[in-house]
Amino acid sequence: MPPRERIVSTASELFRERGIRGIGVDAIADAALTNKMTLYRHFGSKDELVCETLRRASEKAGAIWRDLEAAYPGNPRAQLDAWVELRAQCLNGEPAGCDLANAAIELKGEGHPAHEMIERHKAEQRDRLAALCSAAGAREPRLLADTLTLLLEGARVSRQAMGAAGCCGHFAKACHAAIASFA
Amino acid sequence: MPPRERIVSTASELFRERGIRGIGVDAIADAALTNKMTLYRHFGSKDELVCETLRRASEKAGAIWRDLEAAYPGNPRAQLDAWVELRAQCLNGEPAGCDLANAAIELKGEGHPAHEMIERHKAEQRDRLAALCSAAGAREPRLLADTLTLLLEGARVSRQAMGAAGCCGHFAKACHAAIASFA
DNA sequence: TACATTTGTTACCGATCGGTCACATTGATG
DNA sequence: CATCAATGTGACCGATCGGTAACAAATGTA
Repeated sequence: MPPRERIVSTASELFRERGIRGIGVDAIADAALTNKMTLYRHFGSKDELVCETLRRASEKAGAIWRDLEAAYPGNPRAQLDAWVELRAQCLNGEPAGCDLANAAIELKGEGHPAHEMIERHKAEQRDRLAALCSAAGAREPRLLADTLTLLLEGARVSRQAMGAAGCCGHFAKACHAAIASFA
Repeated sequence: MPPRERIVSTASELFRERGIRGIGVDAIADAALTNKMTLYRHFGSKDELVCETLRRASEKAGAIWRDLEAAYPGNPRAQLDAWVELRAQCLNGEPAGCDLANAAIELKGEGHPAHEMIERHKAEQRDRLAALCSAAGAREPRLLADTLTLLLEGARVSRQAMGAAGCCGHFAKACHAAIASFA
């Protein structure tokens, strides 16, 4: 694994565990079994490294739509239910929530270059979910998509603020109830 | 206004605007029209100051329940609707979201003393809302309360990640739909 | 007026931050 | 073997971080 890959994947982990502002470039380079100089030769600044980690997180999150289509081809209704289950699984497996949303909160008020990417990513996820709701025949697809988005986003932040025993445990039930009421 | 009050209110604003880790004690004391020495005489550390600002934020958030009871005494159903409207108003007026939840995200992984208070505050809000849903005669009050909590938490974080034009604009509609389906 | 408490001022501390320098070392390719 | 690009090393930079010491000024109160 080349140093560049090690740096960005290590940085992703550390940002997730300690926060972007909670970890320094020295510690990142150290944990990536390399040094600060090599880090700065690949990424001109810490901000660039942050953007790269978020870009990868966004890409990985985008894979869910391909997986859903592959699992239930041409069956948007089943894909919508699978979306809920898949997101509920992620909630348990990734207690740190959404890296993009967390970054938006952590980097507020400094015009960080990541903000544009975060906004674009969130808008894309929103649109994709709305398209899926529409294809699934929901009465008000955009309202249902936004409802599900709010539930997901709320579950991710609630897990960080209240722990696994918090209200995020009702995420899947709340989603299914919302989907049912919009059928 | 005594220096202590100025410090804590100024710190609240600055933490909200730039993030807890994004502002230093020097800048806080400066903006509060005092100095660092006075700040440290009232608060032994920055962490203590952070805890105090969050304690006040939690107190202020607790006032909503008294307001709701005062506005619609003995009418929990009306209080529930008013809760939605009041929270929707806050969404527009406070684009920085929930200080407590933001702090939980920003201070992750360092065992910060604020974490306990955050968890307690969130659990209390959740329980109060559940009690209101129960009094309003909802079929599954805890599930409805958690649904509304997820919607609110999601709307607050979405506003920071996607802006006012994001899916937080559907918060009130989503809440009313949820309440109706649990009637 | 005399006293005690609270503030303000200034300089300072060690640590860490993001970022850069010159130079040594490695590794692959011709 | 020679070359050249990529990596490693360690010292270093100015700035800022949270936090403190010593002393002066203000404030209220008896």
